[in-house]
Amino acid sequence: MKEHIVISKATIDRLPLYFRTLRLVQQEGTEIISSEELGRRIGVTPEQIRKDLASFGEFGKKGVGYFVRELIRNIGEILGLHRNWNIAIVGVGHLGWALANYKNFASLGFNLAAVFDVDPAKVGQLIGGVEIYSIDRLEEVARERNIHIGVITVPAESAQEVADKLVAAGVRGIWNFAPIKLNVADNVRLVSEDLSVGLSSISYYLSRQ
Amino acid sequence: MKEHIVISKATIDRLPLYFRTLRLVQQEGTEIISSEELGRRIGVTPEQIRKDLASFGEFGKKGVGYFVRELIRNIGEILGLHRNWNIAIVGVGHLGWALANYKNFASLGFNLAAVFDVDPAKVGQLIGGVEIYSIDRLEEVARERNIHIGVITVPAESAQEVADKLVAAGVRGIWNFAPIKLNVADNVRLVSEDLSVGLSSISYYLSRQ
DNA sequence: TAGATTGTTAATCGATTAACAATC
DNA sequence: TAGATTGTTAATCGATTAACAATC
Repeated sequence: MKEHIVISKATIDRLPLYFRTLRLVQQEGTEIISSEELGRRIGVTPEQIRKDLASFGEFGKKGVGYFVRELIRNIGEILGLHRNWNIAIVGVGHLGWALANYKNFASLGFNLAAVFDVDPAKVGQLIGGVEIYSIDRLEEVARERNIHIGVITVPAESAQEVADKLVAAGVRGIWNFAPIKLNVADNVRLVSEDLSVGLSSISYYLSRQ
Repeated sequence: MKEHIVISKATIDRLPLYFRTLRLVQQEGTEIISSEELGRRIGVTPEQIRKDLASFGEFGKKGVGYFVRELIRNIGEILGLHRNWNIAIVGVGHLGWALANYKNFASLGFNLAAVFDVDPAKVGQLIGGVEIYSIDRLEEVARERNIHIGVITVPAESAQEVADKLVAAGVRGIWNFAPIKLNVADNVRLVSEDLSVGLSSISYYLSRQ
C-alpha cells in the first residue's frame, strides 16, 4: 500500500461493489478480468476502477488484466474482511430482526455475537441463532463477547443512549439505522443509514417527469 | 424555483435530512430556526444548508432565519412528499417483511398498496395490512393499484426479472435492495441500496486503527 | 513483434467552503 | 439604528475523466 496517498471515501465505498462482483465472476469460472469488463458489470468506468485499485498497490498485469482470485483476496484484506468481526444488534424491531437473519453478512466475515432488546418478553428468545439479552446487560455482555461493531435498530429517541453504552463497552464501530444524528468520539467509526433518503429521492425525480 | 440552476444529487440527498429534522424541531415547538442551529442539529455546515435551499428559491428571511412550518411545506413539495405515492414490495423475505411494516414511510406519504412473493404458502396472507399476491400477478395488480414505486427485496438472481416486470407494468421508480446491478430504461428512476457497503466501510476503518 | 491493458499524470468537472453585500 | 442572518458570488478543494507511457 502507498502510505502517502489519501484514499477518498468514494473509493472505499466502491470496494465492496468490486468485491461482491468479483466473487460472482469467480463463481462463473472466470479467472482473469479486465477493468473494462468489470466496469461494465458494475456500472462504473474502467478508469475509475483502475484508479481506485491503484491507490492500494499494483494488482493487475499490463496487457492482461486482473487475476480474479488474487484481486478478491487483496480487496478483502484492504476492507478487513479477512478478519472476523463480532457484531451486536441492539433493538429487535422489524429491521433488527431482518438484519439478524441476513445471511449475506456472515459470508463477508461478520459474526452475529449478541442481540439486545428492552422488551422482557423478547429476552431469552433465539434470533439468528443467538440469544436475546436485556439491554440492561449491554455493557457487560458486549465486553464479554468482544463486540467490535454495534448495529443500532432502536427508535430515534433511545439511539444516542444505546450508542453511548456501546462505546462505553469498548465498541469502536457503529452502524446506525435510527433516523437521528448521533454524536460519538472521534475514535469511533460511525456509519448511518437513512432509508428515507432513497425513497424520497425517487419521489423527487418522479415529481418532475 | 430557478429553472436554470442544476441541482446536485448531493443536495437532493440532504433534503430528506432537513425535512426530518425540521419536523422534529417543529414538534418541540420551535417556529423559527437559523441555518446555524439547523446545521448544528443535522451535522452539516450552515453554508451548505443555505446553498442547498437557495437553489430552489428564497425560503428564509434575512436577519431572522427560516420559518419552520413554511420550510417543511416547501421542502415537502420539492421532494414530492405532498403527493401520495403508491408503493409495492416484491419479495417477502426478512427485509421485505421489515419494510412492509416500517411505519416511517407512511408518515412521509408513501402508501403500501401491494406486496408480492413467489411462495404459494405466503400468497393470501396479510402483511402491513396488505394482502400478499403471487408474483405471477405482478403486472396485472401493479397496473390496477396504480403503483408508482416498486421495492425489490428478492434474491439477486431474480431481481432483474422483477425490475423488468415492474417497468412493463408502468412503474417508474425502483428502490432496489438486491445486491446486483440492475438495468432499466432511462425514464425509470432507480435507486439501489447496498447494505454491505456500510458494514464493509466500518471494517475498513477499524482495520487501520 | 503487435495488440491489449494497466498504472499514472494532467485536465476537467463538480461540490464545498469562505466571504460579504443585501436586508430584515 | 445596530445586530443578525440570509442569498450569492468567488475561491478552494476533491473527485472523475481523459490521455498516454509503460509493459505484459
